[in-house]
This record gives sequence, C-alpha cells and structure tokens, in this order.
Amino acid sequence: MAFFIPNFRNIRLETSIAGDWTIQKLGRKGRITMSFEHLGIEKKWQKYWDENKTFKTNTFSNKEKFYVLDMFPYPSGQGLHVGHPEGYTATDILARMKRMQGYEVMHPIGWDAFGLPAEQYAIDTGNSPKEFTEANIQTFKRQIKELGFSYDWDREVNTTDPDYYKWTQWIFKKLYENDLAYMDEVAVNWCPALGTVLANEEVIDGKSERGGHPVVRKPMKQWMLKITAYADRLLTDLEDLDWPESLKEMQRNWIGRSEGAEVTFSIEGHDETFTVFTTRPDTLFGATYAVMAPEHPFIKMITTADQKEAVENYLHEVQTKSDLERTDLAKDKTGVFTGAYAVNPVNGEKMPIWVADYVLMSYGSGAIMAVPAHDERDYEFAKVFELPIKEVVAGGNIEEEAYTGDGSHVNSEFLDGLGKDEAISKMIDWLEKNEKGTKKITYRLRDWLFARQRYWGEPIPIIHWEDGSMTAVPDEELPLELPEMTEIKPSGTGESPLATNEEWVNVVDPEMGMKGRRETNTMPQWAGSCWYFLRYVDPHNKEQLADPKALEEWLPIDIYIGGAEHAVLHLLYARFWHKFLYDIGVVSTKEPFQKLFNQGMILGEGNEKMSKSKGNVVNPDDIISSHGADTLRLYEMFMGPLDASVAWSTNGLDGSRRFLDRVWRLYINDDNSLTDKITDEAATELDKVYHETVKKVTEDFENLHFNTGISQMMVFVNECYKADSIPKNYAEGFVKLLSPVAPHMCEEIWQKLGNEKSISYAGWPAYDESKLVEDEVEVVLQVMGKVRAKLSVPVGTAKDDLEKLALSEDSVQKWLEGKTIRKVIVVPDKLVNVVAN
RNA sequence: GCGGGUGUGGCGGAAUUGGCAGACGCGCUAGACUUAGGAUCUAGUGCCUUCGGGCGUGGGGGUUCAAGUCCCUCCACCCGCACCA
Repeated sequence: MAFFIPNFRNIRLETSIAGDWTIQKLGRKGRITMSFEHLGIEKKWQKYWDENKTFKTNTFSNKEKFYVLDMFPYPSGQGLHVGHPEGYTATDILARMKRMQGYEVMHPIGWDAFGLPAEQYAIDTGNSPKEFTEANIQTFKRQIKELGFSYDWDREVNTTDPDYYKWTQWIFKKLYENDLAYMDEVAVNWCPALGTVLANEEVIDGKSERGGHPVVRKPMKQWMLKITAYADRLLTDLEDLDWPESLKEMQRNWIGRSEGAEVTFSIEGHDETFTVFTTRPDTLFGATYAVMAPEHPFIKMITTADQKEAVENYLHEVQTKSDLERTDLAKDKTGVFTGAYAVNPVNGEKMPIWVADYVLMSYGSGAIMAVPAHDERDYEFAKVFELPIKEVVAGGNIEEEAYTGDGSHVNSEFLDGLGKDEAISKMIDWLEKNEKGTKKITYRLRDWLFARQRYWGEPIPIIHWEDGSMTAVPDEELPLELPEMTEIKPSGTGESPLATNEEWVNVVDPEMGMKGRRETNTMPQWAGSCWYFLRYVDPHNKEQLADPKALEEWLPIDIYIGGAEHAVLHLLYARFWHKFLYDIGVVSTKEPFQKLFNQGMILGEGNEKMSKSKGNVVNPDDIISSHGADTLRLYEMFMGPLDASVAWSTNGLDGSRRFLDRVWRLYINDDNSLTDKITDEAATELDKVYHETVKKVTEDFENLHFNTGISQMMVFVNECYKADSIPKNYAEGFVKLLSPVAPHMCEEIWQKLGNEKSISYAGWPAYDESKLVEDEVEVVLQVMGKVRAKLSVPVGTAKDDLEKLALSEDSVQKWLEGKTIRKVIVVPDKLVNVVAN
C-alpha cells in the first residue's frame, strides 16, 4: 500500500489495510500507532451500548440512587465545541464509577431547544425553526454518542416537544393561580432590529447580546413572575448547599438583601408624603436634603414654578442617556433642586428636595434621605452643590471625607452617645412609636420579566377576553401548541409573530360566545430549563409532570456540573420554581441541586478564549477521528483541575494518547493476543502501588480530582512496565479503574481478558489498607531544618531509638562538629531535626 | 470602588493535620534500536556553583526546631457586581 499518510510513523500500519483506509479517508494528521485502533473499537462499543441499552436506568430499583446531571445544552448550529466534553466527561466518569460501585445511576441528557438563534435563522432564511432545531439536535446527539457518554437515551427530553412544554405551561398556570404571575406595565429593553423585548441580562453595553443591535427603553405590558416573594428563602436556603462559595456569594449579591428602615417624610405645602429606605436610620439627624430619582412620580407635582425649567431640562437630559451612560458616566454627580422642601420627621428641619440620577427608581422607593457626613455618594453630591454637611457620628473627619464607620452619636438628641447598632434600633423604635417609619428589609432582586415577543417559545396559556378579563387555558386543552407558521416575522408592533396568525390568536368562548384573544407573548428560554431535571425522572408520564414517588426516589440531584455562566440566572430561576413546586406539593425537597460544581473553560492554545474570529476553535469531531474519544476524554480530565481554565495543547493531547497506547501494549500484543506479562501468579512487587492506586483513584474521582487520579494511574502503569509480571486480578482491577475515563478501550481490553459481560457493571475494585503500609520507612534527618541525610528504619521505631540512630549517623555528625545540641525534634516515621549552634 | 479567587520549573500542574517542594504529563538533552522517526526503549532535566555547598513556591516582614501551607503588608492577574441608599 503506498498512500501518503501525513505523520505516518509505524511501518506495521501498512499491513493493516482496513486501518489504512480509515485513516486515509479521514485524512487526519494524527499520530496513530497500530496497537490501538480507536476508530473501530469506539464504533464497536458505542453500537454495543446502544443495542443493549446498557445505561438504562431502573426508576424503582432497590439499589441506592445517584443522580448525576449535566447542564441542559442548547443545540446550536455550530455543534459541540471542546468545552462541552469537559463537564460531560466529568459527570460521565462519576456515573460510570457509581454504576460499578452498585448504585442505580440517573444520567440523562436532553435539549433546551427554544431560543432566539433558531428564530433569527428562520427569519433570515424563511425556513422552519422546528426543522432547523431538529437538525441541530441530531448533530449534537451524534457528537455526544461519539464521545461515549453513558446516557440513558430513553429519557431524552426536548423543551420544544408539546408533551414536554405541556408541563411548562402547567407550571405557569399554577404560578398564575397562586398570584405569582401577573401583568405589569414596565419599561423594557425594546430592540427594534430584533423586533423584540430583551431581558436586562441580554443587553450588554446598551446593545443586544445577540446581534449587537441598539436597544431603547419602551413601556409595555408584560408578564412578570414574583420571584421577590421567594427572595428570603432563596437566600437563607443557600446555606445548606454544597456549592462553590464564590457562586453562593454571587447569588447573595444578586438577591442583595439589606436591612434598614422606611422613613416617611412630609412635603412642605403638600398633603402627600414620600418614603425613603435607609440602612442607617441612626443618621436621620444628619439628613440635610432629600433626593428623588428622575422617574419619581412626585417630581412634576412638587417642582416650584421658578425651578420648573431647570428640572425639565435635567429630566430630558437624563432620559436621553442610556442606563449604561447613567451608571458609567456617574463619576460626576449631577442633579437639580426642585424648589420643594421635605420635613425631617425627627427634628422638623427643612430639607431641600433635589432630583438626581444617582438615585435609582428601581431600588427601594426611588427616593433617599441624604446624609452627606456619613455616606460617600451623598458627600460627593453635597460637595458639588454646596449643601450642608452635618456630623452625627463621631470618629471621622468630615472636612475630608464621609465617615461611614461606627462611632458615638453626636448632635442627635436621644441618640447621643450611643454606638451604631444601638442607635439604629432606638431610632426604629422611635419611628414606629411616632408612626414616622418602620423597620424594613429591601432586596435588590427584582421580579422576573417572563415574556418574550417571539414565536419560538412556549405559548403562555392565557386568553384575554373582550370584556377585559383574562383566564387561563383549561388543563384539558394543554398543551397549547405553537402553531406551524410559514412566515415568521416580527409583527412590528412589538407583539410576537403569533399576533399575525388570526386563526390561532382569536378564540370564542363556546358557552358564552364571548370573543377573546390569546396571549401572543411566549415564555423566555429559561422556562424549560427550570424543571427539566424533574422530567428526566419520569419522562413519558401523560398524567402529571412526574410521578411524585419517582421524584422522591431521585431528588435532590447528587451532583450538577456545568459552566459558571449560569451562576446566577438559571440557578436562581430553577431554585425559585423548585421551591414553588415544593410549596404546592409536587416535589419533596426544598432545593433541587444539593451539590454543584463549575467546570473551567478550555482556552485556545494562545491562552485566549476560543472563538471563530480568532480561528483557534478545536472541533471535537477532528480529535475523535485523529486521536479517539477516549484520548479526548482522558486529556480533558488530565489537563488540570476541573474548575481551572486551561489552554488547549496539541502536545498534551498526544501525551494522553501515548498513555493509552502504553496501557494497550501492556495487555495486548500486535497480533491481538494477550501479552504473557499478565499471569495468574500472585506476585507481590506491585501490591503496594496497586492498592495505593485503587485508593487514590477512588477518592480522587469522588472528589472530582480527575487530574491527580489519572496521574496515579500513570504511576501504576510505569511500575507495571518495570515489573516482570502483572497478576491478572491487578490487571483487571486497573482496567476497571481506567474504564470510566476511557470506556471504549477498556471494554475492549476487558473482553480480551476473557470477560463476556460489559465492564460497565463490573464491581469497582476495593483496596486493602494493610497493603499500603510497608515494614520499612524512610526518615529524613535534618540539622537546623536542612535535610542532611536519610535513613531507612522499621515502621514504628521509638522516638528515643530514632534520635540515637540519627545522632550516630556520620553525615549528621559532620554537621554537628563544634556545635552544641540544643534540642532534637523527632516525628516518628517522618523525620528527626537536630537543633544545634 | 466593593465582593470573591489565583500567583509554585521552559509549560500544564502535584504536595494529608505546618514535616524531603516540583508527583504525573508536556517540552528539552544524551544514548539505544533503526533505511528513516514527530514511533519505541534507557538515562537526565528547578536555578546558581569554586562541586564543599548555596538559593529557591509573586515582593517584603513575622511566628516556628521546621512555612508553598499560619499571621501582617505590598504587588500582579482573573471572575462577578458596579451610585442598591
């Protein structure tokens, strides 16, 4: 055979025609040795697992349950990138190990398939988003299967399947019935180019996240979910979760609980009062002015005639600024006096009311009492506009800067002399007694805007009647299916394309004959991903979302692995829905994800994020054909700790392949027979390293320390090469340990070792603690903390004996010449340190 | 600015309770086998060195018989939030 095969480097390849052709046809520039022919082996076992449904989960078995979950993938048109297999391999290793340890493992996958890209594609090309999505799913599915993940494919779910979104709609109805879904007129991010409203998180730097189109503010009637009703529980229940601390902190900040007081101020010459929220009610005597947000409804009413022009100019100026500009350019404080005065409830002093955009309408009540002496923002503002600064807490220098620390109160009548905490509670008592205010907890978290003006999403099951009332679609009419539409274009009015589908949108009540119109908004993409992990447990249930008995068996999820990009939104929304479902008795746990882990990112070779524009994207398909899925899995786990972001390295990938080749050659000869190194003898030279390896790999995998577990397996293989023979039970034990990482190759070796059944349910190896200790141990001899000699002694040598042995050692004596021994520290089985001078 | 995190060879990274820094892999050097090698095998590989040894975990200081690990301080980088009253 005379092909030119790039990087061809094993003469024996030429004799294997089948191998040549595969490699030749794929044209990969991989480094293939004939010893381990991955293409054939991987296909063979993927077919075997599929045909035998090897990884089918028995919902109600007697085994202990283990639920391993991957984050719900969005099947994009680009297919898988090398970042996907990192998290998926980690969960797959756990799933495979747990199965071998005798657990009943739930390890499912599915598709979060609604979303803007499919709709954009449909608009751009006139094709159906459904077909496009279906094709993308097929690509993802093929790629995932080629990586050898042990999913139970009978549990595959798809958010765009009416049998699935029937229950998404059902949950929405329940939220609606429990007053947690409501309609409100809110200023939303209207993107004219996309013809849709975007959530805050979809707007980046004033442009749409997808497409980078400009975004403007526009008031619109929207569906909202009252997540704020759960703010406190979402916060406190974080405590018991085994999640990364940084992530919990992000959620805490997002929820942003702050404790303080609401204080009511009257306005001079008006009957109306306004309230402010403050975390420092103790500084009320130091409040010298008040500020309202530009959107505050009272501004028009209270502005005096001579300030009218100035205020209107200011409001206009602010309106034309985007949110970004308002916050970003906020280095310099701006604002205008309204001409009106508030009355400080505690001392009756007049406080000018200003308008300024450093106060946000969306937080608290949209108005503040300004205490410039003890708040940095107020201080800065007061300096700019020369407003009075009155010290009420001693300890700082208010000539220089605001003092926000603790201290003794001054100029504060009944608070004088008190510290911060005492003063706060005393002031709250006073406010409550005099009906001027009350204790109050405020959250930064806002209600969830739960509507998108799009076609490709779950229809919201609500009908608006001509009499102005609205009702939910009856349960027996669910799912309310998304109608097939030949043309999907934004209506242009801000409504979704569904508004143009007369047949679908118009309804008549069969009994009363009243006319109505269906809700044309659809749900945001987050909806389907809020509960998918529940459906996996009972995916074909026609009567309910899932059998409560099955949910009880499997929840909470034992381990959930995915990227940190979902740290806040997805995880908070899913927790919210889960708590709601708990309240209405659907699920029996308060939290869905007991343990969560964020995998790091895989960067391009230049240590930059992989992106098409940089041309540094690595395609898993290429690696699977050149090096094999097992190599890719092994490499991604060996690169570094799972949570680190590490750059891709082709050399490192080659190294992983080399290790698998070394393992293969340890067991299998070129003629495919077993090597004669594997014997039935009970050799002892590998005892210690074998048992160490079993122990370390088991513990490391359990703790997601795959890189160190793999390195221990490399140590074992190196020792095996040095040994004369390998006892068969060690040889088998090692293949089992490696099988979660490199399942195809290990199945093949397992079979060649004479086993008929799949390795997937072979018992996980156990280790013998007694084999880990040796009779002799090396003790380090130090003089003044520096290692000068080493000594081999029997384990458990007494302290005194060890000290004598150490001091009689020549190499130690040499360092003690002319010195007096002050102290000898002996740590048995570890070291002796002689202190001398 | 605030909150969280990370700094260890040429590179990715290992190091129980403070107890031999650099496991394992990559890369590199030399050798062996070879028509050939980006295969395989063997040996070596933190830095400096007058070959005695000295110095080394971002910088400086401290605690200790002993510090990558504990404390103080400074610096750099990454992530999140960004006027949240």
